[in-house]
Amino acid sequence: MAKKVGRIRDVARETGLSTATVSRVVNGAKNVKPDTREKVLRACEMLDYVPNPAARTLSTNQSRTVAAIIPTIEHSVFAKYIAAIEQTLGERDYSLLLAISNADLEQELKAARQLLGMGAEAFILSGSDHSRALLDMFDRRGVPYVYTSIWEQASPVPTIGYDNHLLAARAVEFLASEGHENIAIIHGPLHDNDRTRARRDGAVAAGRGKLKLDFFETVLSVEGGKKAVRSMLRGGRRHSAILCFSDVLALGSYFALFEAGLGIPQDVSVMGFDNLDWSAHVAPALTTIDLPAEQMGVEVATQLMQNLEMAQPIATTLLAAKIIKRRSVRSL
Amino acid sequence: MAKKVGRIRDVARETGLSTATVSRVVNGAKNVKPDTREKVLRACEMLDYVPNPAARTLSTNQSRTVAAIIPTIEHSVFAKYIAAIEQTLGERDYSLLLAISNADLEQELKAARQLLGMGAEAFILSGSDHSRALLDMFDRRGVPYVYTSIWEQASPVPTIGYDNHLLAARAVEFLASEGHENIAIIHGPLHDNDRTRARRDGAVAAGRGKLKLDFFETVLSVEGGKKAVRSMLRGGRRHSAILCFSDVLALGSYFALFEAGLGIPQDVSVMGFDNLDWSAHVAPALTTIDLPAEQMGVEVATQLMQNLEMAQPIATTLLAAKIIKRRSVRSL
DNA sequence: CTGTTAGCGCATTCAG
DNA sequence: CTGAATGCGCTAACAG
Repeated sequence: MAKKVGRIRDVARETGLSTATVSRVVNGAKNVKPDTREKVLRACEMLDYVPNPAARTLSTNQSRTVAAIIPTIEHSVFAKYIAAIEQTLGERDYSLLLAISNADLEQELKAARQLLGMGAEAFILSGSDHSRALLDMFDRRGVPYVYTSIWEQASPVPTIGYDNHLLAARAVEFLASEGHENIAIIHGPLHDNDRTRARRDGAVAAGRGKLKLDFFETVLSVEGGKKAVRSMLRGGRRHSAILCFSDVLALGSYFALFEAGLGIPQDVSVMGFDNLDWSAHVAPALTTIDLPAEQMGVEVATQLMQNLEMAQPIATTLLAAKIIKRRSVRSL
Repeated sequence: MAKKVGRIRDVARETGLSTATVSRVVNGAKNVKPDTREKVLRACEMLDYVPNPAARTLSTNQSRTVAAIIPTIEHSVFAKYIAAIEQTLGERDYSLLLAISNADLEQELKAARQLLGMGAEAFILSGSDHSRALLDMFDRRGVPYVYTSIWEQASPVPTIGYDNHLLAARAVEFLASEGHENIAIIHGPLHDNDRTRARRDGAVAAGRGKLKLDFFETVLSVEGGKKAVRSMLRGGRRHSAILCFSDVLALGSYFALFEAGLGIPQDVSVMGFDNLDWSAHVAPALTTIDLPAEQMGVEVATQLMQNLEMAQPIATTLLAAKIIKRRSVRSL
């Protein structure tokens, strides 16, 4: 129910100029006499004039809006990532349209349809697991999109993220290099998350033939981590280290271990994934893999804007992630 | 760089009808012959037609977009809240435009300007601390807005949330009823957060004349909580309980206490605020105040949509929040 | 440097 | 029940 607000023609009338000139001033065209510009600007101020976005979009066919569909916004590395996207877009006057899919392909499709209907010009998706219908829709319309949180050299769709397979393998190798040969790996649901699957595969590959790896699938939460460790412990104290595919799970592991009277890392080593802001501050400080969430947000937003404005192709880019060694893992 | 996609007139031509009729069908007007409707729908499908949002907005003056500006999205109760808003809006085909202000009035104003420029029809703000310029802008344009996470009966602007003052007082009273007379209160920055200030005031009011309350201001993070407890402990073991104005701070307190070799709740009781999803799963389980984040999101989204569509005034509403008693507080 | 003129794609009168 | 005509507010040629 927006009130009537100054329009371009009001400014034109007020200044005795044409709407074209006002438009030029407002859009920063340089071919305007300084005096004129001044006058227009003053009138805009006075009339509280702000260009109507719909009219502008209709006329230019550009909405300066990017959509991101994420599986969840809760307790995770996504928050930082989204914040980075929003800030980066904002710097160049783009806006972020956000939707949450709950890792459900149907919901994702529905959300995308709606966001497209809101004028989103480009899409940021998570992982590579999406419905054919969704991609077809984007392709038919020529809407650019990127997969994030993953890195797939060979993907036909550009990916901006890290190599989950490799990172998990590195984590396992690191643990092995510290003398751990019997490792419990705790992770979230596999069926709806290709990143988790890639990590598991990477771990398996790294351990093959050398290590004894046991996998525990659980809900991606502190509670889930706790339960997984409890069930691990029920199986006997066979593991010298626990690798969690999320710091959140690692936190749950900490508490399960505390409750069981086991010391970290004296009795069991624990390693995480994410490097959430608190992971350096739990006791003992958590050894984890630092995922470049923020950098990923900046990168994806930047590339999308460049694609939109200069038709520059989106480049698949691998972001560095490294192991942060802290105190929760000990050498055997 | 969206590809040319079917327009209303293409559908009209295809079906041999007028654009007006197509528009009627697409918008679900009932005065259309079933046969005609069928034919149009088929053509829409075939031509992959989706109404151009900008044109529609320009014509109807409604964008079906609501904006939310939040101070931060990280580690907090905000994630759940945002998710609830998004889902609720989505159910009625509204979209969420999100911006992050970093609790900075200038950034907030800039973001609002931009969101308004993107066509946001209503605004969701956090707390009651906003720049005059921002509110003037909304008022001049007749854009509805709500303050959330707070409840102020007397506020001229509608508020939807909980009573921070009262809740903090309740928390202090609860601790007192368990025999605690010497309480440390840990909270985030006061200068940029009116909700924190309200909680502090509530605590002070509840403790006046009866209790010994010491306040520790710190950064709102696990690390902040840790540091606050460390400085509290440096002052001698005077406090029997710690009240944190956020579960995140409570988690930091846990670790600081663990490191100091102090048991919870044997040596010190700890109470939080938020009831984040993990707070039931730390050890010992955290006694805290359950803030209705999700309900708040649903409520604010619903009311805003009703205001937009039926000019229904936004009602200030108080959401219930209650103390969740778990194991981190003991009776003296 | 500035004004005139066309649309952008759709919803909506008003006729019929 | 359907169509023709109009305008939403702005930008983009094209003149001048």
